[in-house]
Amino acid sequence: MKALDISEVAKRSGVPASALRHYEEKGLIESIGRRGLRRIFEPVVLDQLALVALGRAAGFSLDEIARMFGVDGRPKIDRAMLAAKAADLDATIRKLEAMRDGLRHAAACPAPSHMECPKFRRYLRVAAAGAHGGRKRDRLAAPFSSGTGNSLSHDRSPRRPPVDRRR
Amino acid sequence: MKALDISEVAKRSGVPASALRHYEEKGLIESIGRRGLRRIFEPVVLDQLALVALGRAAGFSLDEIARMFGVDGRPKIDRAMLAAKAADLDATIRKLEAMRDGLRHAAACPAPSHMECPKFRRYLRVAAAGAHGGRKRDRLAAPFSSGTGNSLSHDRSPRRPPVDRRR
DNA sequence: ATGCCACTTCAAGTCGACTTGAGGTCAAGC
DNA sequence: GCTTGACCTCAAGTCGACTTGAAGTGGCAT
Repeated sequence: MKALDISEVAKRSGVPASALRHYEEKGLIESIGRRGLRRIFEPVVLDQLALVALGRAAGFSLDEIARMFGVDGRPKIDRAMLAAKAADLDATIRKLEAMRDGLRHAAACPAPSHMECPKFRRYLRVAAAGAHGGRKRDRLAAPFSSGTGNSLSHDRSPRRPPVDRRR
Repeated sequence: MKALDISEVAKRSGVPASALRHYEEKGLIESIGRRGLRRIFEPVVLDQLALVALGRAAGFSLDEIARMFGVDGRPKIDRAMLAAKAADLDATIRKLEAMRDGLRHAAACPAPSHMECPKFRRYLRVAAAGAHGGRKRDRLAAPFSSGTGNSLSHDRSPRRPPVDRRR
Protein backbone atom coordinates (compact mmCIF):
# COMPACT_ATOMS: atom_id res chain seq x y z
CA MET A 1 0.00 0.00 0.00
CA LYS A 2 0.91 3.62 -0.31
CA ALA A 3 0.88 4.74 3.28
CA LEU A 4 4.22 5.86 4.62
CA ASP A 5 5.24 5.66 8.20
CA ILE A 6 6.81 8.81 9.65
CA SER A 7 10.28 7.35 9.65
CA GLU A 8 9.86 6.51 6.01
CA VAL A 9 8.90 10.07 5.24
CA ALA A 10 11.82 11.34 7.26
CA LYS A 11 14.18 9.09 5.39
CA ARG A 12 12.88 9.93 1.95
CA SER A 13 12.54 13.65 2.49
CA GLY A 14 15.55 14.23 4.66
CA VAL A 15 13.35 16.08 7.12
CA PRO A 16 13.75 14.93 10.72
CA ALA A 17 10.73 13.35 12.34
CA SER A 18 10.68 16.07 14.96
CA ALA A 19 10.34 18.63 12.20
CA LEU A 20 7.59 16.62 10.57
CA ARG A 21 5.63 16.66 13.81
CA HIS A 22 6.26 20.36 14.04
CA TYR A 23 4.99 20.89 10.51
CA GLU A 24 1.90 18.89 11.22
CA GLU A 25 1.22 20.92 14.31
CA LYS A 26 1.55 24.04 12.21
CA GLY A 27 -0.81 22.67 9.64
CA LEU A 28 1.68 22.44 6.81
CA ILE A 29 1.21 18.75 6.29
CA GLU A 30 -1.25 16.23 7.59
CA SER A 31 -1.08 12.61 8.53
CA ILE A 32 -3.86 10.32 7.45
CA GLY A 33 -3.92 8.29 10.62
CA ARG A 34 -1.92 6.22 12.99
CA ARG A 35 -0.58 2.74 13.17
CA GLY A 36 -0.44 2.27 16.85
CA LEU A 37 1.00 5.58 17.92
CA ARG A 38 2.89 6.11 14.73
CA ARG A 39 1.73 8.70 12.29
CA ILE A 40 1.20 7.54 8.76
CA PHE A 41 1.23 9.73 5.70
CA GLU A 42 0.24 9.54 2.10
CA PRO A 43 3.11 9.70 -0.36
CA VAL A 44 1.94 13.09 -1.60
CA VAL A 45 3.31 14.51 1.61
CA LEU A 46 6.72 14.28 -0.03
CA ASP A 47 5.65 16.79 -2.65
CA GLN A 48 4.20 19.00 0.02
CA LEU A 49 7.45 18.87 1.89
CA ALA A 50 9.33 19.84 -1.22
CA LEU A 51 7.08 22.85 -1.51
CA VAL A 52 7.67 23.74 2.10
CA ALA A 53 11.41 23.39 1.67
CA LEU A 54 11.21 25.60 -1.34
CA GLY A 55 9.26 28.25 0.48
CA ARG A 56 11.68 28.11 3.37
CA ALA A 57 14.57 28.38 0.96
CA ALA A 58 12.97 31.49 -0.42
CA GLY A 59 12.81 32.88 3.06
CA PHE A 60 9.17 32.57 3.89
CA SER A 61 8.15 31.69 7.40
CA LEU A 62 6.17 28.56 8.07
CA ASP A 63 3.13 30.68 8.76
CA GLU A 64 3.46 32.46 5.47
CA ILE A 65 3.84 29.20 3.63
CA ALA A 66 0.77 27.86 5.36
CA ARG A 67 -1.09 30.94 4.22
CA MET A 68 0.14 30.77 0.66
CA PHE A 69 -0.65 27.15 0.00
CA GLY A 70 -2.98 24.69 1.57
CA VAL A 71 -1.65 21.24 2.22
CA ASP A 72 -2.79 20.34 -1.25
CA GLY A 73 -0.60 22.92 -2.89
CA ARG A 74 -3.55 25.01 -3.90
CA PRO A 75 -3.05 28.69 -3.35
CA LYS A 76 -5.09 29.68 -0.33
CA ILE A 77 -4.96 33.39 -0.57
CA ASP A 78 -5.46 35.62 -3.51
CA ARG A 79 -3.30 35.45 -6.53
CA ALA A 80 -2.38 39.09 -6.25
CA MET A 81 -0.60 38.24 -3.06
CA LEU A 82 1.37 35.51 -4.73
CA ALA A 83 2.32 37.92 -7.46
CA ALA A 84 3.39 40.40 -4.81
CA LYS A 85 5.55 37.78 -3.16
CA ALA A 86 7.08 37.07 -6.52
CA ALA A 87 7.87 40.73 -6.90
CA ASP A 88 9.45 40.81 -3.45
CA LEU A 89 11.57 37.89 -4.41
CA ASP A 90 12.59 39.68 -7.55
CA ALA A 91 13.86 42.63 -5.57
CA THR A 92 15.64 40.25 -3.27
CA ILE A 93 17.27 38.57 -6.20
CA ARG A 94 18.62 41.82 -7.50
CA LYS A 95 20.18 42.63 -4.18
CA LEU A 96 21.79 39.26 -4.01
CA GLU A 97 23.16 39.70 -7.47
CA ALA A 98 24.78 42.93 -6.42
CA MET A 99 26.20 41.28 -3.35
CA ARG A 100 27.50 38.41 -5.41
CA ASP A 101 29.15 40.79 -7.84
CA GLY A 102 30.57 42.75 -4.95
CA LEU A 103 32.08 39.64 -3.43
CA ARG A 104 33.35 38.46 -6.76
CA HIS A 105 34.98 41.79 -7.25
CA ALA A 106 36.37 41.90 -3.74
CA ALA A 107 38.02 38.58 -4.39
CA ALA A 108 39.77 39.94 -7.47
CA CYS A 109 40.33 43.63 -6.90
CA PRO A 110 43.79 44.64 -5.72
CA ALA A 111 42.63 47.83 -3.99
CA PRO A 112 43.74 47.88 -0.36
CA SER A 113 40.38 48.83 0.96
CA HIS A 114 37.29 48.09 -1.00
CA MET A 115 35.67 51.12 0.41
CA GLU A 116 37.95 53.12 -1.80
CA CYS A 117 37.16 51.18 -4.90
CA PRO A 118 34.53 52.90 -6.99
CA LYS A 119 33.37 49.63 -8.47
CA PHE A 120 32.79 48.09 -5.09
CA ARG A 121 30.98 51.13 -3.85
CA ARG A 122 28.73 50.98 -6.85
CA TYR A 123 27.73 47.40 -6.06
CA LEU A 124 27.15 48.46 -2.55
CA ARG A 125 24.91 51.25 -3.67
CA VAL A 126 22.88 48.97 -5.88
CA ALA A 127 22.48 46.41 -3.19
CA ALA A 128 21.55 48.98 -0.61
CA ALA A 129 19.08 50.58 -2.97
CA GLY A 130 16.23 48.30 -2.07
CA ALA A 131 16.79 48.64 1.60
CA HIS A 132 16.43 52.34 1.28
CA GLY A 133 13.37 53.04 -0.73
CA GLY A 134 11.03 50.68 1.01
CA ARG A 135 12.43 51.18 4.46
CA LYS A 136 12.40 47.72 5.76
CA ARG A 137 15.29 45.63 6.69
CA ASP A 138 14.60 42.29 5.29
CA ARG A 139 16.73 39.34 5.71
CA LEU A 140 17.83 36.95 3.26
CA ALA A 141 19.68 33.90 2.64
CA ALA A 142 22.30 32.13 4.49
CA PRO A 143 23.85 30.41 1.59
CA PHE A 144 25.41 27.33 2.82
CA SER A 145 28.96 26.44 3.13
CA SER A 146 30.38 25.75 -0.21
CA GLY A 147 32.71 22.90 -0.67
CA THR A 148 35.77 24.99 -0.03
CA GLY A 149 36.22 23.79 3.46
CA ASN A 150 35.84 27.32 4.50
CA SER A 151 32.54 26.61 5.94
CA LEU A 152 31.99 29.44 8.26
CA SER A 153 28.31 29.24 7.91
CA HIS A 154 26.64 27.11 10.34
CA ASP A 155 23.26 28.03 9.40
CA ARG A 156 20.37 28.03 11.63
CA SER A 157 17.25 29.89 11.86
CA PRO A 158 16.09 32.80 9.96
CA ARG A 159 14.89 35.74 11.59
CA ARG A 160 12.87 38.60 10.68
CA PRO A 161 14.31 41.70 12.08
CA PRO A 162 11.72 43.51 13.95
CA VAL A 163 10.71 46.74 12.50
CA ASP A 164 12.83 49.34 13.96
CA ARG A 165 10.96 52.01 15.61
CA ARG A 166 13.24 54.36 17.23
CA ARG A 167 11.72 57.64 17.95
CA MET B 1 33.87 68.53 12.77
CA LYS B 2 33.45 65.02 11.48
CA ALA B 3 32.72 63.06 14.62
CA LEU B 4 29.21 61.73 14.87
CA ASP B 5 27.42 61.05 18.07
CA ILE B 6 25.67 57.67 18.28
CA SER B 7 22.23 59.17 17.90
CA GLU B 8 23.43 60.91 14.78
CA VAL B 9 24.66 57.65 13.36
CA ALA B 10 21.40 55.98 14.29
CA LYS B 11 19.43 58.69 12.59
CA ARG B 12 21.48 58.74 9.42
CA SER B 13 21.83 55.01 9.05
CA GLY B 14 18.43 53.96 10.27
CA VAL B 15 20.09 51.48 12.59
CA PRO B 16 18.88 51.67 16.20
CA ALA B 17 21.44 52.73 18.78
CA SER B 18 21.01 49.42 20.57
CA ALA B 19 22.00 47.64 17.39
CA LEU B 20 24.98 49.93 16.98
CA ARG B 21 26.17 49.01 20.44
CA HIS B 22 25.62 45.40 19.58
CA TYR B 23 27.65 45.74 16.40
CA GLU B 24 30.44 47.42 18.26
CA GLU B 25 30.50 44.65 20.81
CA LYS B 26 30.71 42.18 17.96
CA GLY B 27 33.56 44.08 16.40
CA LEU B 28 31.73 45.11 13.25
CA ILE B 29 32.19 48.79 13.80
CA GLU B 30 34.22 50.83 16.20
CA SER B 31 33.74 54.09 17.98
CA ILE B 32 36.61 56.51 18.16
CA GLY B 33 35.92 57.65 21.67
CA ARG B 34 33.40 59.10 24.02
CA ARG B 35 31.94 62.43 24.78
CA GLY B 36 30.97 61.92 28.34
CA LEU B 37 29.45 58.49 28.17
CA ARG B 38 28.30 58.89 24.62
CA ARG B 39 30.07 57.00 21.91
CA ILE B 40 31.30 59.00 18.99
CA PHE B 41 32.00 57.66 15.54
CA GLU B 42 33.77 58.72 12.41
CA PRO B 43 31.52 59.28 9.43
CA VAL B 44 33.05 56.29 7.67
CA VAL B 45 31.03 54.13 10.02
CA LEU B 46 28.08 54.85 7.79
CA ASP B 47 29.79 53.07 4.92
CA GLN B 48 30.68 50.21 7.19
CA LEU B 49 27.10 49.96 8.26
CA ALA B 50 26.00 49.87 4.66
CA LEU B 51 28.34 46.97 4.12
CA VAL B 52 27.00 45.20 7.17
CA ALA B 53 23.44 45.76 6.00
CA LEU B 54 24.38 44.37 2.65
CA GLY B 55 25.95 41.31 4.14
CA ARG B 56 22.95 40.75 6.35
CA ALA B 57 20.69 41.21 3.35
CA ALA B 58 22.65 38.50 1.62
CA GLY B 59 22.06 36.25 4.58
CA PHE B 60 25.43 36.24 6.25
CA SER B 61 25.61 36.19 10.01
CA LEU B 62 27.29 38.99 11.88
CA ASP B 63 30.16 36.70 12.66
CA GLU B 64 30.64 35.84 9.04
CA ILE B 65 30.57 39.46 8.05
CA ALA B 66 33.13 40.24 10.70
CA ARG B 67 35.30 37.50 9.28
CA MET B 68 34.89 38.57 5.70
CA PHE B 69 35.68 42.22 6.14
CA GLY B 70 37.55 44.16 8.73
CA VAL B 71 35.98 47.36 9.91
CA ASP B 72 37.84 49.06 7.10
CA GLY B 73 36.15 47.04 4.43
CA ARG B 74 39.32 45.19 3.62
CA PRO B 75 38.80 41.51 3.08
CA LYS B 76 40.16 39.72 6.09
CA ILE B 77 40.13 36.18 4.89
CA ASP B 78 41.37 34.79 1.68
CA ARG B 79 39.95 35.77 -1.62
CA ALA B 80 39.13 32.21 -2.49
CA MET B 81 36.65 32.23 0.33
CA LEU B 82 35.02 35.37 -0.95
CA ALA B 83 34.76 33.81 -4.36
CA ALA B 84 33.22 30.74 -2.78
CA LYS B 85 30.67 32.88 -1.01
CA ALA B 86 29.89 34.51 -4.30
CA ALA B 87 29.32 31.10 -5.82
CA ASP B 88 27.02 30.15 -2.96
CA LEU B 89 25.07 33.29 -3.54
CA ASP B 90 24.82 32.42 -7.16
CA ALA B 91 23.24 29.08 -6.39
CA THR B 92 20.91 30.80 -3.98
CA ILE B 93 19.92 33.27 -6.63
CA ARG B 94 18.98 30.52 -9.01
CA LYS B 95 16.76 28.90 -6.45
CA LEU B 96 15.09 32.16 -5.72
CA GLU B 97 14.49 32.70 -9.40
CA ALA B 98 12.77 29.34 -9.63
CA MET B 99 10.66 30.18 -6.61
CA ARG B 100 9.76 33.52 -8.08
CA ASP B 101 8.75 31.93 -11.36
CA GLY B 102 6.79 29.33 -9.47
CA LEU B 103 4.90 31.97 -7.54
CA ARG B 104 4.37 34.02 -10.63
CA HIS B 105 2.96 30.99 -12.33
CA ALA B 106 0.84 30.01 -9.35
CA ALA B 107 -0.71 33.43 -9.46
CA ALA B 108 -1.72 32.98 -13.07
CA CYS B 109 -2.29 29.28 -13.62
CA PRO B 110 -5.88 28.10 -13.51
CA ALA B 111 -5.04 24.56 -12.46
CA PRO B 112 -6.91 23.59 -9.32
CA SER B 113 -3.89 22.22 -7.59
CA HIS B 114 -0.46 23.36 -8.56
CA MET B 115 0.88 20.00 -7.66
CA GLU B 116 -0.82 18.72 -10.77
CA CYS B 117 0.58 21.38 -13.01
CA PRO B 118 3.65 20.19 -14.84
CA LYS B 119 5.01 23.68 -15.14
CA PHE B 120 4.80 24.29 -11.43
CA ARG B 121 6.39 20.98 -10.67
CA ARG B 122 9.22 21.81 -12.95
CA TYR B 123 9.94 25.03 -11.07
CA LEU B 124 9.77 23.08 -7.91
CA ARG B 125 12.25 20.60 -9.18
CA VAL B 126 14.68 23.30 -10.22
CA ALA B 127 14.42 25.06 -6.93
CA ALA B 128 14.79 21.89 -4.97
CA ALA B 129 17.82 20.87 -6.95
CA GLY B 130 20.31 22.74 -4.86
CA ALA B 131 18.87 21.60 -1.61
CA HIS B 132 19.60 18.09 -2.53
CA GLY B 133 23.20 17.98 -3.48
CA GLY B 134 24.53 19.94 -0.57
CA ARG B 135 22.28 18.45 2.03
CA LYS B 136 22.22 21.16 4.52
CA ARG B 137 19.16 23.04 5.35
CA ASP B 138 20.02 26.47 4.25
CA ARG B 139 17.90 29.37 4.87
CA LEU B 140 17.25 32.34 2.86
CA ALA B 141 15.42 35.48 2.62
CA ALA B 142 12.33 36.71 4.22
CA PRO B 143 11.27 39.24 1.72
CA PHE B 144 8.82 41.50 3.32
CA SER B 145 5.47 42.57 2.32
CA SER B 146 5.78 44.57 -0.76
CA GLY B 147 3.99 47.79 -1.11
CA THR B 148 0.91 46.11 -2.48
CA GLY B 149 -0.98 46.43 0.70
CA ASN B 150 -1.10 42.71 0.90
CA SER B 151 1.05 42.68 3.88
CA LEU B 152 0.53 39.46 5.67
CA SER B 153 3.64 39.94 7.56
CA HIS B 154 2.54 41.39 10.72
CA ASP B 155 5.42 43.31 11.86
CA ARG B 156 5.74 43.37 15.50
CA SER B 157 3.46 45.77 17.18
CA PRO B 158 5.17 48.32 19.31
CA ARG B 159 3.64 46.99 22.42
CA ARG B 160 4.50 43.63 23.73
CA PRO B 161 1.76 41.26 24.50
CA PRO B 162 1.70 40.29 28.14
CA VAL B 163 4.30 37.77 28.95
CA ASP B 164 2.79 34.41 29.42
CA ARG B 165 5.72 32.37 30.41
CA ARG B 166 4.10 30.27 33.01
CA ARG B 167 5.72 26.99 33.65
C1' DA C 1 23.67 74.22 41.72
C1' DT C 2 20.11 71.74 39.95
C1' DG C 3 17.57 69.03 36.94
C1' DC C 4 16.75 67.08 32.81
C1' DC C 5 17.31 63.29 29.98
C1' DA C 6 19.72 61.11 26.34
C1' DC C 7 22.92 58.30 26.89
C1' DT C 8 25.35 54.31 29.53
C1' DT C 9 25.84 49.09 31.33
C1' DC C 10 24.17 44.57 32.16
C1' DA C 11 20.89 41.11 32.56
C1' DA C 12 17.04 39.20 30.81
C1' DG C 13 13.48 38.78 27.30
C1' DT C 14 11.75 37.91 22.40
C1' DC C 15 10.94 35.48 18.03
C1' DG C 16 10.95 31.45 14.81
C1' DA C 17 11.97 26.89 13.87
C1' DC C 18 13.16 23.37 15.60
C1' DT C 19 15.70 20.01 18.93
C1' DT C 20 16.24 17.70 23.27
C1' DG C 21 14.81 15.24 27.25
C1' DA C 22 11.82 12.88 30.38
C1' DG C 23 8.46 9.72 30.87
C1' DG C 24 4.93 6.86 28.39
C1' DT C 25 3.00 3.50 24.79
C1' DC C 26 2.64 -0.21 21.80
C1' DA C 27 3.38 -3.65 17.56
C1' DA C 28 6.60 -7.03 16.87
C1' DG C 29 10.06 -10.48 17.58
C1' DC C 30 11.85 -14.08 20.59
C1' DG D 1 4.28 -13.02 27.70
C1' DC D 2 8.06 -10.10 27.92
C1' DT D 3 11.47 -7.20 26.19
C1' DT D 4 12.78 -3.99 22.86
C1' DG D 5 13.05 0.08 20.45
C1' DA D 6 10.97 3.30 17.60
C1' DC D 7 7.51 6.19 18.14
C1' DC D 8 4.50 9.20 21.18
C1' DT D 9 3.48 13.89 24.14
C1' DC D 10 4.72 17.97 26.36
C1' DA D 11 7.79 21.10 28.37
C1' DA D 12 11.89 23.24 28.07
C1' DG D 13 16.14 24.44 25.70
C1' DT D 14 18.93 26.46 21.75
C1' DC D 15 20.61 29.85 18.45
C1' DG D 16 21.22 34.58 16.38
C1' DA D 17 20.32 39.28 16.49
C1' DC D 18 18.67 42.28 18.75
C1' DT D 19 15.33 44.75 22.16
C1' DT D 20 13.78 45.98 26.65
C1' DG D 21 14.12 47.33 31.41
C1' DA D 22 16.23 48.83 35.51
C1' DA D 23 19.51 51.51 37.51
C1' DG D 24 23.33 54.75 36.86
C1' DT D 25 26.03 58.89 34.75
C1' DG D 26 27.27 63.18 33.03
C1' DG D 27 26.92 67.34 29.61
C1' DC D 28 24.21 71.21 29.21
C1' DA D 29 20.53 74.70 30.02
C1' DT D 30 18.51 77.07 33.55
